[in-house]
Amino acid sequence: MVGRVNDLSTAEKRERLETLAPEELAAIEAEDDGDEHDLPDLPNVDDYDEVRMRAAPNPNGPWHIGHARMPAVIGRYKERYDGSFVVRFDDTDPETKRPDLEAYDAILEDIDYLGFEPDEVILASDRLETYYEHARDLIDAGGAYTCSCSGETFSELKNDGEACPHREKDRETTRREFAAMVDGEYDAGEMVLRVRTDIDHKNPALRDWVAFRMIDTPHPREEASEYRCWPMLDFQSGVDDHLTGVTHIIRGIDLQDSAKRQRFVYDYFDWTYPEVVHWGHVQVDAYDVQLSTSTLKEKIDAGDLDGWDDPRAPTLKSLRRRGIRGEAVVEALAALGTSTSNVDLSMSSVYAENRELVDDEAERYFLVRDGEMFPIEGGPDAGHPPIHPDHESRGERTVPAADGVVVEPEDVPAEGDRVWLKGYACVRREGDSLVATGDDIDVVRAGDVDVIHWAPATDTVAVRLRTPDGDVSGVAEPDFGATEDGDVIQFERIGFARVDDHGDEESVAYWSHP
RNA sequence: GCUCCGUUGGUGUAGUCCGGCCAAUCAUCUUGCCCUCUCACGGCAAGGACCAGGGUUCGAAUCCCUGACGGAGCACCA
Repeated sequence: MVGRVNDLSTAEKRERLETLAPEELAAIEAEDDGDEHDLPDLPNVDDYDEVRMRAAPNPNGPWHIGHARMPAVIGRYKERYDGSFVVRFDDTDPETKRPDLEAYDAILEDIDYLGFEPDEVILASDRLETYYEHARDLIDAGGAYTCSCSGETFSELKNDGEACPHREKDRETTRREFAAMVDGEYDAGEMVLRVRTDIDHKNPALRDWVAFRMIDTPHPREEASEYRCWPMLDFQSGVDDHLTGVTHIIRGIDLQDSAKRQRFVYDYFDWTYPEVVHWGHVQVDAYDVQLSTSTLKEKIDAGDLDGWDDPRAPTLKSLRRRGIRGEAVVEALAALGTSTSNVDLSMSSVYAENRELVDDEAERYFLVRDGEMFPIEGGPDAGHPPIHPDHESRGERTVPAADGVVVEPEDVPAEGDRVWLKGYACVRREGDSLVATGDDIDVVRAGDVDVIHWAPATDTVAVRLRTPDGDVSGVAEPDFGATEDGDVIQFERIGFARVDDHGDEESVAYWSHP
């Protein structure tokens, strides 16, 4: 009895259980849902009416896998706490981190692919007036001063814990000079607005940091192209977090000092700083290409990659085209947790998650790479392997064999050896032919004969399988031609793949994973 | 140089706050077996870790100290 139950597929077991004991099923599934104990609880959740988080991407290109960590994690927390999150594009550097106008939508698409919908989307470059207002308030509160020191000069003073002469100028002068900054009356480098923190704070990183600077290069967004006085991340982000009601900030360890810097501003305004979680950097194995948007952009421009969705690229667009569901990416990334140490994401865990999602649906087909042709002697005209081994009801395929077959070089039997052509019959190698032996399937069960996949010698579908390691050519059985673009299927003994396009010359499929 | 932070099997993670139930969890991974007309799915089993050394304690992965290793910041980048 137990053996019979074990023979059933998961889906079948579920169906049986549904008829036998619906309550039990509900209990089991509820348990499954509650099984997502990957992420630690957010701190002090009870202190807030609603948990509100934000993703603050710099729109400089489509996302790589590592970028997905933020939406994956805050999306999960949103679900857990019935909270919300805002996507805020921190596009306040028109020059060195110049925004890519196409990246805004590309990033929102990537978030959609992952299965999350932001509750709000805002652009920092729309909010300059807001930042200016707060800067003026900060000046009035004595919390900022304009400074015309060169970066080097100030740095030296700062490292010695010494104030620069501008620190003690009166507020009226600062007000006037800041107004001139906003009006664009200075060139880049001539004047900045500094936050007055603690000039001999033991951590040099926190001493009187820059809040606004002049940038001559116009912002690529037309709406923001007239501004020359731009806030630095720590000021802009700090003000926005408060104004948008963010209760929990999650960010990288590279911004460990940000909270400490921003607290000075918060103190001037008498605001309460949100909860902060810092996490380490993510690396992804299995890719030769570096995980960096700028590196990817260079590779694409140089023609080393076909585009952002090249299967060799570690981007979300690539994974998507390969038929990997956003949900699988989210699962794998959420499982990394939020520790402050750097972590490695292994693609095998993404693959494992995805396999679980697609295996039950994926139809099976044969693809033969670098096939060697053999005439068949004495067998039936066609083989009929099932469309899915766990679901007989889905029917079977028809793979013609009358005109001969092709098999992969590694599978070619030695002279006199037998091999079982899956869904067809047992054959023996006799010279350049494969001769049907009439053996029963028992020879396979006994372990005497290997089962291999195969394709007809004629009337096949030419396939280019695109993989992270490059393209592979082969021929697929005729029924493969009837699949739809976008279907995720399994090439038996090769791996899962997403049907990309059935062209006139050849069909293109993207390899997903084993 | 100054200032922060971290270190549990190949990978990730639980446990560390409030020492004993931890000869350390779960997943992935690898290997073997079973199932199977796929090297998929499923089942079973095995493998593999508390950075090091001191200290406190009846008892330490958990507390303290020292060291090693790793990471981050000290930008008119984000």
